[in-house]
Amino acid sequence: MESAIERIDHRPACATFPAMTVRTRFAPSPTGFLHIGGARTALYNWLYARRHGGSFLLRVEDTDAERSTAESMRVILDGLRWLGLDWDEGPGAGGPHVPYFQSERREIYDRYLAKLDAAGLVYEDEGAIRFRVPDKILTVSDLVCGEVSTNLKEAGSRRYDAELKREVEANPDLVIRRPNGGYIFHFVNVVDDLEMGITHVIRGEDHLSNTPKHLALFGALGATPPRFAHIPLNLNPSGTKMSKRDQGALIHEYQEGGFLPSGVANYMALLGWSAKDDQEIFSMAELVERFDLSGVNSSNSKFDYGKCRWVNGEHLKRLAPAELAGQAAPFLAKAGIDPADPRVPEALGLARERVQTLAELPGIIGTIFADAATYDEAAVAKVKERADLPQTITALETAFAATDEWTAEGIKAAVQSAAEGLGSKMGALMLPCRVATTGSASGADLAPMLALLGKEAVLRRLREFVGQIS
RNA sequence: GACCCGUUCGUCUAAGGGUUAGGACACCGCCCUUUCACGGCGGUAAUACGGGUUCGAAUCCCGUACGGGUCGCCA
Repeated sequence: MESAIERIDHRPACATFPAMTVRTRFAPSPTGFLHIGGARTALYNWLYARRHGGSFLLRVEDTDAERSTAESMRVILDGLRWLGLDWDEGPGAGGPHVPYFQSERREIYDRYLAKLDAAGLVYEDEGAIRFRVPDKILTVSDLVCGEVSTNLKEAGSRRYDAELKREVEANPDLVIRRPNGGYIFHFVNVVDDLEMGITHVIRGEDHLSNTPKHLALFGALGATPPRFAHIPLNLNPSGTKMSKRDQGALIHEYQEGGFLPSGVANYMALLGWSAKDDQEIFSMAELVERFDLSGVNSSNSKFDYGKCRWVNGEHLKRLAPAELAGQAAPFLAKAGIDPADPRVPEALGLARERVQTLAELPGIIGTIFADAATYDEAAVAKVKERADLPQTITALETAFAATDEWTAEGIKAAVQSAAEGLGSKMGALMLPCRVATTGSASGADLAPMLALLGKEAVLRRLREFVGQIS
């Protein structure tokens, strides 16, 4: 029998490093919103750490004072918390490597720069500090992409000038500190990963080409670099980079749009990772259990909002009733429905199977809590085509008025008897009844809806409807 | 432009030399339902192209095309 262990793989199994405690990090730059790409990177890092019993840290890369804002920081942290991606070290959590804001870690960078200086590896250039890149081939052993080799001295000696549209001579040595003293991403990123003992750097594939620079810096500092895993990018449906404008690009919009954190995380996990079997719906706990870098594929994916909604709908169906009520409350309140109304639990039970987001819930059950029905023009026009509409409504009204047991069963029986009186079938009465009482041609199971609506309200609406059509 | 990475149904993906190339979303049809849905069943639909290697290639190699990324005193 073939054993998986015998397979040759450049991706090490976790058992290869029994003694190593995994430490991953998410290092956002607070210059905008929490983007789906960043959130997915955070998710993969979080899952990998949780899967392997390690630590997940949050480090804020705010070295660009011009662009970093407190508001952006708040939005990003809120987004991560909403998704349930808790961090063991970082803002609000503290940790052995405080501060976790790069803007507050100057002394540390100064110290590392001094090391490079002592080794003669940096020099000043018009006020900036440059790091001498080595003239040798550097090879990244990427956990997803395999081996990638580059010689920075060669590759960096030419630069593409976008305006001239051709290559020009360039200094291959990396600027690591600005003339104003501010440090540059590549340097602080490496220093902090080293200082904070990061073992696995999981990041977007857009950083693959930067990695040799980081390898050079780790080498110059005499350090062993972490393992790298570059994950494929998520593109928009047109196949280009996702922008804030694209539907589904910003995490806070999911929250506002009635998505569940677990649903969004599930869909993000699926874009670029597969459990290798047919399972597609995973709880957070299952993701932690199943996620691994070996299941990450290497090609970019296009974001499919429709499938994201479907995944969310599946999570909605699996929610316990009490939990659904809790999650739905803000969306009900926003639509003017009191979440504490005793009819809410049953109403949610009628609506839950037919929505994909919490935000769609009021649209299905709102009529139960409204003073009057809001009539949909197309629906009314559809039933008005029937010549016997007035008689039908009258028959329904009479049958309902005579019903003492105002339950779904009693209501069905009343419709049945009205149908018999008219010499037609119950099915033929359902649509007029639905439109007259709820205003819409579609919606949840009608009889239980009417039971919740109440006898008086139903009779009133039937009378109002007669006024509408005459 | 140079360098790097990639390419299986429209989309997300499975298949690690031998499968009628599997699943999911979307779409279409049928069934169920005296309403609306859910659900169930079925269907359309893919290995970018060209060369190798091999008895045999989606799978390994080379080339081409296409897509993405990088080439900042942004991260």
